[in-house]
Formats: sequence, structure tokens, C-alpha cells
Amino acid sequence: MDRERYSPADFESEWQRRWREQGLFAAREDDDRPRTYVLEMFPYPSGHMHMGHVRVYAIGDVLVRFLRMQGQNVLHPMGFDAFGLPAENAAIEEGIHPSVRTRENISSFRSQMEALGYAFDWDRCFATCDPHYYRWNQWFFLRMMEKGLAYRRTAKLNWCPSCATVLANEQVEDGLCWRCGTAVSEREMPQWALRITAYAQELLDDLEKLEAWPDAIVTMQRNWIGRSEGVEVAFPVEGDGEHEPIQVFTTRGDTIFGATYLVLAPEHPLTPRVTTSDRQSEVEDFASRVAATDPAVRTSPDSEKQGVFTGAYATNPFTRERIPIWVGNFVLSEYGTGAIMSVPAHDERDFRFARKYEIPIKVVVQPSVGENLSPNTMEEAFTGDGVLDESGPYTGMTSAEAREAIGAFVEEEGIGVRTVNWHLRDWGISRQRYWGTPIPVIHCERDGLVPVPDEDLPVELPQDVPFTGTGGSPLEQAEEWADVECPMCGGRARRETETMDTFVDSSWYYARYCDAANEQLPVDKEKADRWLPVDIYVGGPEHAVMHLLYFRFWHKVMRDLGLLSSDEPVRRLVTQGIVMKGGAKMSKSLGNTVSPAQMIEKYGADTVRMFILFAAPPDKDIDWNDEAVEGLYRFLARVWRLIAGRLEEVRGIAPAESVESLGGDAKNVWRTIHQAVEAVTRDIGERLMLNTAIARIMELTTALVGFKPADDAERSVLRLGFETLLFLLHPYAPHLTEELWSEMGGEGFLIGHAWPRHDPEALIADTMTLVVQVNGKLRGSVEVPIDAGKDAALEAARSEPNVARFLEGKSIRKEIFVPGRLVNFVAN
RNA sequence: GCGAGCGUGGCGGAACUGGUAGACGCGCCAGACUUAGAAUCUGGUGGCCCUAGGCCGUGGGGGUUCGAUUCCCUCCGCUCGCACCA
Repeated sequence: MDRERYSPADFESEWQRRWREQGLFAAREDDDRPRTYVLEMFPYPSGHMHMGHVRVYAIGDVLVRFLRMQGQNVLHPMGFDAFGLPAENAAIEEGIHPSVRTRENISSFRSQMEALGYAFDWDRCFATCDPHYYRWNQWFFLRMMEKGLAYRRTAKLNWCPSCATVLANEQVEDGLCWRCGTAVSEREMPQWALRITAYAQELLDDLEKLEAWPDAIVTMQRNWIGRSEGVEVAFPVEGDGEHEPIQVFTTRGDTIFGATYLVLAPEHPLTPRVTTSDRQSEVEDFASRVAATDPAVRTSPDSEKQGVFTGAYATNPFTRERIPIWVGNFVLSEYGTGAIMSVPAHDERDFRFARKYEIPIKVVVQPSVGENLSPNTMEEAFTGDGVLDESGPYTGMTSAEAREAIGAFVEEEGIGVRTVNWHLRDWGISRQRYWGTPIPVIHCERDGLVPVPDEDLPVELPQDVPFTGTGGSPLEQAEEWADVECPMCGGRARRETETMDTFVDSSWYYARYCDAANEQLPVDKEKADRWLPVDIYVGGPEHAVMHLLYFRFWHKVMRDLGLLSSDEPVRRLVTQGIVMKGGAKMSKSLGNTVSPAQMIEKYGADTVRMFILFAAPPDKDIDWNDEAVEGLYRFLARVWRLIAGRLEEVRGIAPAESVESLGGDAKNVWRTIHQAVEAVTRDIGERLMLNTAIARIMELTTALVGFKPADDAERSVLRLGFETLLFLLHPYAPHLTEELWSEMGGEGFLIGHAWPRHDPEALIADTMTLVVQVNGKLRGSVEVPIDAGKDAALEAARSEPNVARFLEGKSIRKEIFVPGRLVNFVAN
């Protein structure tokens, strides 16, 4: 082998083989070292890895190797999120069965991951399409059915015509399908849902516990859960008592005296019933026009507010005034009660609506005492809190006081209740597709919906089904599979042909890794509590309100089923930025992708890992830059030449343990070594600044390159430098460092060696440089002994020629001395 | 519209609790080695001024401070998230 040249292809795969054969990265169950669970979001196994994958796993890998060297017993598993549409679509287009395609993809994906040298515990690997895994999805579903957390409902659903399946609210982005970008339409259909709203309050409250999550993610979840407190009030409909009252929800009970009309959603059940006969055709026309509107357009705040008068009137229970009932296109039947009271003086939208249709406006909240807003002169609504006016007994109260008092009054009088509304809706999990977990339910004409008994799990997907892309789910056409006996009555019955949303799969996989082979339960409690919660979870921020909400919910369900004890799945969340090229996200359609496999072939895995970690801190986006990649390759080649080229100098020399007798260069190098250890340890372990840690390692390298030891004592410092460099660099460039370590005669694998510790004494220099300022402007610097006190430092500073020049003729008003940093003279 | 985050050299990015702005890398310039190139090594590299040295400089403006990229106010720009939520 050519020892002069850095040639990663010569040894990278060899080290990967040795690591694999030694089972080096398996977490130990019987081990009392402190435990850490590091996890990156598992991938959907498409045929090819992309740079986003390289990055997320590289971030995790540095942490894992670092923690292992720090003496932790680390769990770092990997698996595959293998159910989902692409494999099924490929089956329709190419006729390859999803299970075959998926198996191939997993195997090629896995070998690409291995080529990057990641320290995964492959013993615990599983794919979610494996019946050994998804049977537990079914088991969970049955437990949730028993607890009323899984239920069947008929609802208007988001329907993606391209994927031919329904989507949860979280999965619709700007009215488009999150996966394929097709416009989503609405469909009324029966479906299975999980009652995530039963945990809404806890999901909200426990956000407080997620101290080590990015604020942005916590905020997004809080907004998505969207708790709003208010009051539901009944407004009696005028007439002969044949109508039930209209329930409205409001968060602004304090403005109720200003409610001058009501608006119903067109779909509200009372809409046709309250409408007077002379208005009937107008209201019906309006309702059907609204129903025909594209839902994305309808729910856009920019679309015009329109309404029609129903001809009917209600009574404001507080003012006793007769107020008209309208129907409006902007009132949503799904939120609150599907009806609102309108307070035009204090709501922007109501204000515009009232002006447009000439409905009276009544001011009942003044910004402060003594102010006098008037409907005649107002140009916009006053939407803030203030002081009540024209509000009977509540006049003079603040908005907050009035909300409290009015809420209490409404409950006393029995005309309403204080309630809480949530933006979060139950999670619809039915998918009309094949490649997912079958929902374990049987439809029996006699017994209705019958859960599949536990002992019959898993309900496996049938292999032999037609993939035509038409006519609904392939399972619909799997007659033999769908045709079963009812477990209750033994009569003919039919399986549920819907499958579960694939977000179910990713909602608990992290727990399964703790006990991946368990055939009795999803996870054994003792093992779950041994490793959970996950200490560090790395993944993309695009999952802020989907995966990261679902799996928090699932964790609490698992806790309540007695499977584990913790309240939250993850302690620290690290979100990683995207990898771009030329300022745009890498994508096939833009043709700006960079293939990891080609990069590895050209530069080796270590260079690719180094570049992607050096370009920016983990949470920032990075732009791929071929020239910068070359730079990292040059750096590694420099390390190679430094150590491989100077082996003779350190052969048989032990690393220096102290530097008592040394001076000059050797002592400076000694200090640089310890400084590097200190900085790299802090950057990786505390600050997660994986990029600046590399910068410190580069500085150490430069110092060692320039160090020419004169005798054995100095050579022992060089030896220490080489070893330290390899230890610090190992998490980033595991192959290169193993190779050089073994060339140096080092024993064992580097991951088994203790991470270096710095000697605080070594960081202290004999002298320090003080910056000298005059009136805050830099005028010079002086070198003083490390133990120089204030007086000595000031004296030295004053006598610095340039400083003296600026002080001349001035009197010093103040002297500031920051030890180790600077001196500042304030003078005039 | 609401919420969150971010604006630093030609570029990616550093600067821990306010204390030398620009670490480290890319690029560029000069030099060494070489017949030449590649590779490598050394030095330089925010702008302006003729230099010792000085002035300006972290999106704009203002404030607090001996001292501000860092803290406060305000404006501008970009990114992300949510959005007729009553």
C-alpha cells in the first residue's frame, strides 16, 4: 500500500467489516455504565440515500462515538419506515410487488449507510412492514378501541385524488397533499379515528417539560393544539317556541352586549329550519354555492365574506334585543358550534360584514375609561381588551373581569357553559390503500364492528392482490382474504379493508428498539424504562406538527397501558437544516442532486461526513459546495501525511504526561493540545457546534505539522499530539483515524478508548496579552505576566508607546481592568 | 394578518456569561519547490487614507454602557410555521 498518499478506498470498507464482525456498536443490556439513547428519525427506504440522510445520521454518529468514548453505554438503533405510497405506486406502474420492491430498497439503502461507517446497532433493526412489527400496531388499535380511543365516525375528510386516500388535517399543506402536492378535496365518508383530543390538555401542558426542544417546534405544537377558552351561550330564536336555541361559542364573552346579529354556517342543521319561507330559495342557493367552492379557497382569509339574511331573528339574552340571523360563508361548521355571535364593533371581520350589509354596530368596550368610540366615526373595529360600556351591570369592568362575571352568570342562568375549544382534531387514520397495517376489525351484519381477537393477530396483508390503480384499495378485491367468519357469531363477515396511516408506524418505533424481538408485548416495561426517554432525537423540523405530535400522544397511551413510565418520548430534540445545492433544495426535478455514493467513491466516506458537518451547525441549512468538499479532503490528507509520514519519530515513544522540564515550542504544543481537547469536548458535548469542533481540530493539526521535536522528551509531546488528534477526530472521520491508530501501533478500536481529558493547568500560559483601549478604542496591546495584578497591568498599559501618545495631555477619569482581557482608560 | 427565527468579508461561517469583530474553511494574491504542471509548503487577504499609524465597518436609525455583533426601542429585508378558529 502506498503509505505516502491518503487513499481512503484502501481501508474504509475494511474497517467497516471489522466493526461489523466485532459487533462493536451493539448496546449492552447487562451493563451498568450510564446509558444514553441516541436516535435519528428512521428513513423511508427509497432506492437511494440522499444528502439529507447523510447529514442526519452523521450528526447522530458523531454524538454516539463521542458518548461511547466518554464511557456511556449507548443505544443507537436503526430501522426502516417501510410502509407507504411510493412502493404501492411503483407496483401499479411497474408490476413489482411492494414487499419485493421494499425488501430490495432496504437492502440497498442499508449498504449505502454502511458505506458511511455509521455506528448503528443493526441487531435491533426492523422494518415497519414486517408482520412482527405491525401486529403491535394492531394490538395497540384494539387496546385503543377498548378504551374508546379508537372509534369509527363519519366525517368530512380531506381527500387526495392522486393518492386516492384521506389525509389528516396536519397532512394538508396550503390545501395541497403533503406528499404529492395535489389539491385536496372534501369527501364525506366513514372512517377510523384516534381520540388524540382526549390528550390535548396533557399534550399542551407537557410542552413545558420539553426544555431541550427548539422553541420554534414547541411554539408550533402549542399553536397547533390551539386551546381557546370561552363560553357557549344559547340565543333563543324568535317565534312560537318551535325552534331550539342557537348555540354560539365565543372567546369574547365581555362583548356580548355588542352582539347585533348571529351568523350560521351554511351547513348548520338549523339553517334550513329557521329560514323564513320568503327567504328559502335565496338561502338554499347561497348554501349550495358555498358548498361548491373549492375548500382551499373557502378557508382562505382573503376570500370575500358573504352572507344572506334568513329572515329570522334571535334574542340577545343580555340586551333582550331582537337581532337578525344570517348565514355566512366564513363560518365553519367544524369549529366551535358552527354558529357565531357577531360583535362588529370589536371584531374586524364582523365589522366589515356589518358595514357591507348595513347591520347596526354597537360599541360596548372602550379602550380606556373616558374614551368614547362611536360606531358612526369608527373606521375599524377595536379588538383589544378595555373597559366595558353600555353593558348593564358589567359597565365599568375590565374585559377580563367581565369575561369572568358573564361566564359565571351564563352558567347560573343555565343558558350556557364555559368551555374550551381546540384546534387539534381527532386523528383520522383510515387509508384506502394496500401497503399499510390492516385495521384489525371485522364487519358482521349481525354483530356490527367486531375487533379481531388478540390471538388472531397479526392480520397479515395478503400477497396476491391486483395492483390496478383503480377501483379503490387492492384489499377490496382480495375476496378470499376479506371473506371471514365473524369471531362472535361465526357467520359470514368481511374484514375491514382499510389500512392505517403510516404515521402510526413511526409513533412508537423508538420504543420497539428497546425490545425489538419481544413476541409477547410491544415492549417489556423494564427494558422500556431502562432506555426511555430517548436522550437525543435528531431529525427534520418538517415533522413539527405531525410525527412529533403523534408520537408524544402515543407515548402517553403506552404509559397509560402500563408499557412504560415516562411522560414524554424525547428529552432533547435536534432539528437539522436541509442540504441544498445552488441555493435550492436538492431535488430530482431541479436536477441539482449530489449523489452520496459518487462522493464516497471520489473522496471517501470520511470526507463526505466532514464536509456536511463542517459547513454549518446542525440546525442550519447548508449549500453543497464541491470546492469546499475538496478542502476537507485536503485536510484529511494533511492529517494522513502528518502521522503516516512521521511514524518513525514517535515509534516506541510514550505520550507525554507532563511538561515540567520542557520549554519553548514543546510547551506551546502541549498547551495547544490541551486547549483543543477542552474546546472540542465542549463543542460536541455541550454546545452541539459540530462545525467549530472541526475548526479546533484543524488548528491542532497545524500546530503539530509545524512542531519539530529535538529529543525524546519533546517527541513524547508529539506522540501525545498524534494520539489526541486521532481521538478528537475519530467521531468525524472514523476510518482514517482507525487506520492511522493501527499504523501507530495503537491497540483495539478507537471507540473503546477513553476520550481525552484536558489538564486545566496546561491551559495557563506564563504571560497574557492585554488589549489596551483609550476611551473604548483599541490603541495597543501589552504582554504581562499571567499573575499580574491590576496595578502592574495598568502600569504596563500606560507605558505602551501608542497608548501613551493618546493619553498625553489628558487626565484619566476612570481605569477599567478586565483580568486576562483588557485595560480601558477613560480620559479627557 | 398572527407567531417564531435570522440579517457579520467575494463565499460558508466564528465570536462562551457585553471585553482585540471576522476563528476555521473555500476563493483570491504573492513566494518556495518543479523543465513545466499537478500536489505540497510559507506568507498575505473587511473597506478607505501616502506610511508609523489613523478613520470607517456586524441590515438602517436611535438608546443604555468606560465598552454593544451581543442588551433595549424602532424601521427595513429574508426564511419558516399557522391562518375566515369566532
